[in-house]
Amino acid sequence: MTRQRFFIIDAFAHIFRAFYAVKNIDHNAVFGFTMMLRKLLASEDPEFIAVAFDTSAPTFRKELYPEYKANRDAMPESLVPQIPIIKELIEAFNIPMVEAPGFEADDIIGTLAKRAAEKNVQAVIVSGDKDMLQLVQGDDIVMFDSKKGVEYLGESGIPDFFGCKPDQIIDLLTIWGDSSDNVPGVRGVGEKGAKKLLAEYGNLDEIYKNLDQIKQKRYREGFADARDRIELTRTLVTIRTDLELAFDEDTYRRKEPQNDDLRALYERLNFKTLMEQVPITLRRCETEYELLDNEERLKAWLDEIKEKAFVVFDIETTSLNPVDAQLVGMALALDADKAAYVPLRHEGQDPAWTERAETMLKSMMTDQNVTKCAHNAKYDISVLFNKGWEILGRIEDTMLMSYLINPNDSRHGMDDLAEQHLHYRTIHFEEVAGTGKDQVTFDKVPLDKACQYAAEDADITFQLYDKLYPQLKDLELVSVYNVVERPLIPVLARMENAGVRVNSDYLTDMSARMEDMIQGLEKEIYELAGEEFNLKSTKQLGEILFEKLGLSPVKKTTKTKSYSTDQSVLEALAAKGHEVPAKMLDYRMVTKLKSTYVDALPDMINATTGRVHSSFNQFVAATGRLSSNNPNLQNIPIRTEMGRDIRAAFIPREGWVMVAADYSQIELRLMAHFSKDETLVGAFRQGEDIHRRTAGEIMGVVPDLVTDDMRRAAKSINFGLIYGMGDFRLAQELGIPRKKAREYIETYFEKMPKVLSFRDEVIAKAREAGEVRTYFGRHRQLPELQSRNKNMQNQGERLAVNTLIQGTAAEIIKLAMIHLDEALSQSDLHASMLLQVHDELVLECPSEEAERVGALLQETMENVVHFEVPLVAEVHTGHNWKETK
DNA sequence: CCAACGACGTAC
DNA sequence: GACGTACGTCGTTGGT
Repeated sequence: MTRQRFFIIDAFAHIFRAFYAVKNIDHNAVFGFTMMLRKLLASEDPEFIAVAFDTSAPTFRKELYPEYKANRDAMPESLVPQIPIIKELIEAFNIPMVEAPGFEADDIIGTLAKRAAEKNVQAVIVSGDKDMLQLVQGDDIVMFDSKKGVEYLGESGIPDFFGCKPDQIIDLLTIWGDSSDNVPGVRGVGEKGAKKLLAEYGNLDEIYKNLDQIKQKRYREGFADARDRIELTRTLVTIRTDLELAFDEDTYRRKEPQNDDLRALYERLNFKTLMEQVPITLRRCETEYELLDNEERLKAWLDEIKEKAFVVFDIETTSLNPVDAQLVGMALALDADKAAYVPLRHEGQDPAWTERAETMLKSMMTDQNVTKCAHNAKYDISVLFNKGWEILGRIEDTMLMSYLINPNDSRHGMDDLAEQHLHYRTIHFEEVAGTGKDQVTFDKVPLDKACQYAAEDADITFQLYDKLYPQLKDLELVSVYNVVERPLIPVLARMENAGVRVNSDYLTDMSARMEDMIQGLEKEIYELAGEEFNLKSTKQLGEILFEKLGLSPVKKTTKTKSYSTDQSVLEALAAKGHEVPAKMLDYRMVTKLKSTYVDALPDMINATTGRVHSSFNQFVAATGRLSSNNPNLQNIPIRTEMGRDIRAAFIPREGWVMVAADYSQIELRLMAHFSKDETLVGAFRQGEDIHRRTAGEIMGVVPDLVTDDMRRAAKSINFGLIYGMGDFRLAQELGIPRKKAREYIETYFEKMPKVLSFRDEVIAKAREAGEVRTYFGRHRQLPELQSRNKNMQNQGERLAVNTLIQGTAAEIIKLAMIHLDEALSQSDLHASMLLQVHDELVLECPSEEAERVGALLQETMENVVHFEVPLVAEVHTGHNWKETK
């Protein structure tokens, strides 16, 4: 086993180095010092450690020699306030700091090193100062330059620096003097001379004894001249090793950092990346929660809930999928650390109890006057809706709060939030239910474990509510929470529960036909390529195309720098008449449609309901859009004929029809509203074809003379506008020279100047606030605008504009959904909302209601808000989704 | 053997 | 480097 090591760090040497090395940030020396320290701790993992500081008190050297260090400049102004922070930092790292008034850090280091070596601990001096080499002693005391990393400097390395033996260093330094410390040496004797004389005579005393033998007059005179002060110089350059300092193992043993203090410090200093790397000391559950397994205790709780008109709840079930989930139990919380669990269907429970307890819980959950709070309430109420419980009263959701507070974050799960906000490690589901093959459903979990797990979740949800709601208020997000997001929860729950009917036979038939096409294409491509390969491997395809067939590569992939074979590349190659890329385009389309949709959808049909129940996620998109998964029903094909046919597989229930409506050009209309540009506003008010009108403006012709190509170009510009497209991309898209694309964009802004000034204003405001706000008050932080990287900043600018437009459009359709849900429930209609695809709502209803539902749908969508330009929703009815166009 | 990642492609 | 928001499939890679 190697010896234990004691790292002694020269504080100011590293502070100055950090100060000059790190640029462009506040607290640069603190940052640089922190990085050095972290690196050292991580890579060297020392057993003992200390940081040595100089003090401002006059040192014995100054007393002996008033000119000592008199030539030093004052500490740079911006460094001065960083020193106490660095001391705080070292304290947070739990590393002892050593000061010795009257002495310098070097003397502390010298003394501690010697003491440690005496106790058979290797002393490692962390410093770049070569003067320190006088302290080096065999393997007992070595030097370590943190800048160079792992390089140790022991006795054997010394000749490389000084060209002399270790015990000659002090005399060598004496002869040289130290100009940076204002210590005079022997005048006229330089590096070469000093080394030569020491090699010849052994040490300084011998040199003086034999002074008259020295041939060079210059040297003789120099030494004679320095004779009176040479001892003083020797004292000044000699590092002391005799301070009253002991090497005490307990004092200098490395300890765990005070991570909470470190975090607080990093937070204060805005060291974000460092902060993320500090492990949080997490609290664990210490509360014993109440098991409510008899009527009296349950009643006592329900009475208190009724009185407070508030409860946090969390249900436990047998499945993450609400359609399949059986209610196993319900946890309740009324205060921090005050939570309980009601077991309902654990194995072996009395069905009579289940019924009595459910009746009591249902009456509470359907009580209009009780506010209910849950984490991801959509799941809980979906399950309860499926049991026929009409959940009433206000519903709060801590997951929703977290999302609104930081929509850029992807982690809003309770376990994550508990760690983040409460420094608390929750019992994870896997810990009570097992993992992988061994995982059991919650009804098999023993009651005591189930109680602690479930009640803790309710408890934590309560504590998160306490923490997050005030933040929601401070950030002025309560309005968007109450008006848009919170009321949407039950709407989405109903939509997911409804699901959509899918014609499985139709897809099976389609799949077989596609398989034939794929086989044919495969064969053709193999023949053209002269060999068989995996057509689905971009790597293999790239090698075939660009190595074997010798086609010239168009571009490389971003990360792996391999040949790109994406659609645009294949199209470019196909346009030159190459057959393999042309066939590959067909192959790609058919296999994509088949594997992603045609084959996947029938597998997603729920066995119980016979329908597909996609999730509509409210917490994913940073702009406020919904997202859909399992399956994603928001990217069902429409653009190609073959793709569009897939939509015919989505059918209404027997005797019903599909009714769908989509907003026409909602994002461009928002652009018109926000910018108030007369041309854009006018065009929408007149009900003109917006792309035709734009083309007319840009190309300078009357709308009637706009060709299809001109309209296509204008359409690209209109969409690009919303995304912040540049001339490069537009040129690529339209196949025109970049210069021409640039002209188009310039003319666009000349003709519609207010669109440009709107853009500039949004960006300026976002830069000022560090975030962008949508019409209904949702925010999105834009750290990109703070970046020193120009590309990042440009991206931040695009995000600002796009988030305002896309986010507001998302809010409008969310409101339409809320209003429609309300209107339908107030009516005698039987329609249900099935899908939302960003600007489109799809419903099903009995055939005879189609007209009324369509009218209600249109009316609702068009009147969510009244803006500068009308919102237009186009309604279509059909026997399947494909027909609703 | 599986998880993470990259490339690609579908939607608005 | 150049256009925003998502999700799913497949192949590859790299660690267990």
